[in-house]
Amino acid sequence: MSGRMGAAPVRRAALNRVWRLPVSITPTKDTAMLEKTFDPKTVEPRLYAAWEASGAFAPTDNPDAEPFSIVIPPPNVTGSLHIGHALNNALQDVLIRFERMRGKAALWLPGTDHAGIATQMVVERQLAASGNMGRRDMGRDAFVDKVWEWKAESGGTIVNQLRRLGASCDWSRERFTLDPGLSAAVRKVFVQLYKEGLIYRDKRLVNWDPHFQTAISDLEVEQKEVDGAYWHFAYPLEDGSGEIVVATTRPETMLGDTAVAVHPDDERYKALIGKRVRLPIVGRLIPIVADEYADPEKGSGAVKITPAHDFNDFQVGKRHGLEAINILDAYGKINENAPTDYQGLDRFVARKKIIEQFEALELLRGIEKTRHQVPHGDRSGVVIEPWLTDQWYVDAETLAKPAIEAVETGKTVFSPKNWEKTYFEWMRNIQPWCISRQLWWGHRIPAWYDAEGNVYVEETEEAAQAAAGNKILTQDEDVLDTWFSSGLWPFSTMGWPEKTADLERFYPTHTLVTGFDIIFFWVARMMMLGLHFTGEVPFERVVINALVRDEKGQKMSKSKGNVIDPLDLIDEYGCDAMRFTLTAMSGQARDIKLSRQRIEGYRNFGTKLWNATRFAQMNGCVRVAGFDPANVEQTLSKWIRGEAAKTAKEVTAALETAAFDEAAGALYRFIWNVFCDWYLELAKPILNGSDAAAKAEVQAMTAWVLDQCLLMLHPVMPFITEELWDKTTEEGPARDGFLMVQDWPDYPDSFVDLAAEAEIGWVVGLVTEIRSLRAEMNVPPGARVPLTLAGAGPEASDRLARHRDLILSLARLGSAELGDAPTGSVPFVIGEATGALAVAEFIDLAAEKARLTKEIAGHDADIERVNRKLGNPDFLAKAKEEVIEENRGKLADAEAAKAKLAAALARLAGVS
RNA sequence: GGACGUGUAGCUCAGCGGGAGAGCACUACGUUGACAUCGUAGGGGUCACAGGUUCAAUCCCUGUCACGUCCACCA
Repeated sequence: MSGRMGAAPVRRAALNRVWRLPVSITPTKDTAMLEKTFDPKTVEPRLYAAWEASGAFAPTDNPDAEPFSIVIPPPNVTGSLHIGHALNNALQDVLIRFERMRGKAALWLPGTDHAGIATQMVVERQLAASGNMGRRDMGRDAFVDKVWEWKAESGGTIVNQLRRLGASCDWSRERFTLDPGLSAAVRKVFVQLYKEGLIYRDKRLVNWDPHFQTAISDLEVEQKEVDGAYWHFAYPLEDGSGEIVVATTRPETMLGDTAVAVHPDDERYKALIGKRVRLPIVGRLIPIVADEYADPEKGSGAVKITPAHDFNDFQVGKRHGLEAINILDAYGKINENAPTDYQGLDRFVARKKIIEQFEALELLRGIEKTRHQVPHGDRSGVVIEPWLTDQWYVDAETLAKPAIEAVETGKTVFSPKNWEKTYFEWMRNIQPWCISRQLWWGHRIPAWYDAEGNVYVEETEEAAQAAAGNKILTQDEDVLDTWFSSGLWPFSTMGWPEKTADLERFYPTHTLVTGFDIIFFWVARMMMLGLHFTGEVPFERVVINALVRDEKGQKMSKSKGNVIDPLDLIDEYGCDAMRFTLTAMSGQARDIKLSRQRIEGYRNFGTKLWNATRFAQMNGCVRVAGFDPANVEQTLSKWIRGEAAKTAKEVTAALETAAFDEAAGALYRFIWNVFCDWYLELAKPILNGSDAAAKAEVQAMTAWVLDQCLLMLHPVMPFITEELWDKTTEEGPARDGFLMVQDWPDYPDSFVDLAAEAEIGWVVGLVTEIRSLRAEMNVPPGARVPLTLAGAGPEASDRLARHRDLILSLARLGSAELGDAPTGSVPFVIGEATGALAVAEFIDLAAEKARLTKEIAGHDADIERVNRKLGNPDFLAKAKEEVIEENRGKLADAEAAKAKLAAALARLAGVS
């Protein structure tokens, strides 16, 4: 937290606030005043506990309520919250709170994943660190017990961290992938797919992780670029007539070579096809075969074939009926199929030795350094071996077809839609999914073998026994890929295969919020399995959220040390500030570059709202029973009512389409730039004024608008809004429970009053214009400058009269009257009128001339550009009528403004 | 090799056919009170480059360059 990022910007101490109007500070009643600042540390836990205890997280039991459901992407049960979780869950909570307030039966179903390989890895590491015996020594049952212990110990962490995020999950429905119900679902799915022929056992090359001694799926393999080399080896021909040179990046695999392949059309080698070479070191005679896999352009054009240790070679081997000689054991050591002096050597040690021996034999024909991609296990980080074993596979291609179609026909849509391409790309080229893992932590495969090796796939051992005719059976040792069970998550969590009320009501779920990195791992599998087993898509919409990076755009990782812990951020800035930041920055699937500065800014936003509420409280802006914003008299009231209504519409539309950043932006602008910057400032004179009726209305209106702010902001900033809701409950009519269960604002269009909008817009425009002139002309802030308005129509005259006091105070004017500009005044254009500030004694004449000249030049440029456009016959003939009209209007405006300024400049010239 | 995406103000990004925007940063100013966790204003941009379509291009099309991500492959 040290360093520049966290430090508050150094600001010059200033003693006054010139544009802010003083207001009375006497509270109307002697009730407790809002504390000076919001204290998230005490408020957050208190409110969360209160919400949870009230049962507000569960979906309403109102049978008429439309269901809206989300299942959480289950985090690793023993993991802890990182910033990606914070984003993902903040967005889900925004949606759930929004829909709950809209009266839907909103269910956010939480839970955790057993995360097979990740969790087993952690426990194994703990065992090693504490000097205990390894898992193989302690045995399966004891080891699995250890993992359960670890789960019991750490399993609450992530769930409690989700609570700290303010996640309004229905904890009564919390699930874990190894729960009995979910495990039963897994067995049922496995057995059914097996019986349908969609799960099968096969012996083929798999991605083998020698560190964990398990197979992993293609998706769990990461290609990493590393330094390597091509070693060119000469294999002598059997007949002594010469040699053939092959190149390899993996010299040790030559121990398992069973052929050399050349291209059938390669003239250099045509004569050698069918001959044999004697494999050095091993002494085996192996054939030279013709296969199109050999690329004459590459290396020597001849390639060694190791069917047991290379995916391509495996295919070549099949085509030529070659033997697949496995030379590695499960740990990546050379096995008994190799010459004795290699047996037991680690694969990398063996590599060195092979090279040395080739050199000694004078068969090394060259070394070519290169960088190349090498497969690594995404968890273990070690080099993956293609290895020949028996594994269980899912026929993904068959399951993918309906899953592709469901997205094509829009039953499930992705947001942003582009991700559908990624989804299709993978689904259309899908490979068999290897689902067995040689681990102990997970769902054990429901397959049993008899002594003859016959397999019985049933949901229980009893059923398998029955099927086998009471033979002695042993269960398959393997467990299932974690993603197999998480692929069932949307329906297994709701009680499937039982026909439960939840399943009936909340499945298919409405929205899935997740990261693009698990579209293949998880989303695709849920689509396939959901459609196959329920006949329905598991979710109607998939919202893909961004990836959170550090402020430099780097992916966060422990090794880089740039990880930002969301809990630190919550401690430092409060949960709401972090949530607002993540929401505001979650543009359509872009990366989020998170900086503390940004969070600080949004923390300030919360403080702004807090202070606005204090202001309201100090000025007797108390909610009034029966107050109806539809029936207000003051222009100011009508205007802010319309602004609130427009904002509600904007925020609603944004949240409906998961445009979180737009929702946050609309809220920020309304609360800060409209409500605080203008409305409250404009209200001050009325609150301080003598018109009791107007004052009473504005007080009630202010309290009402504040309520609307709290309602609309609640989904994004739940804590501060709930706290303010509570604090403002002390006065005025009683409230009906928590903010989180109030109705979402939905106003009639009639709340927008165009006349009020125009009028306040005019006042705001006038004040802004004067402020900017004063700043530009360096008029001292304290100077009470007189304003004259010439050429004002009846409407403008009227507005000036009506809002004179307001304009005087907000623009720090001495007077504001209709009339001609006095000599030496500074002119500006406001609508049809010309305003003039009598600042003669303050202004620098030359500076003012320069300003006018610059402004006139600006208008000239506009006039010229628009004239050119309007003088173009093609434009007049082809452009839309409204565009032409718009340009004519622009031209007229610019010319009028220029004329006024030119006249002023002439007058000024006359003065000097 | 394939796919997707991104190049707009110092930084982070919005806009996406008809007058270049926001937040932060920066600069100037700030005679007592909701808020210094502030206010008011200001400077700053050939909208990556080159062609094309169009009456009109930051926006659409093509190409180039740069960057990012994913997938596949490389004896």
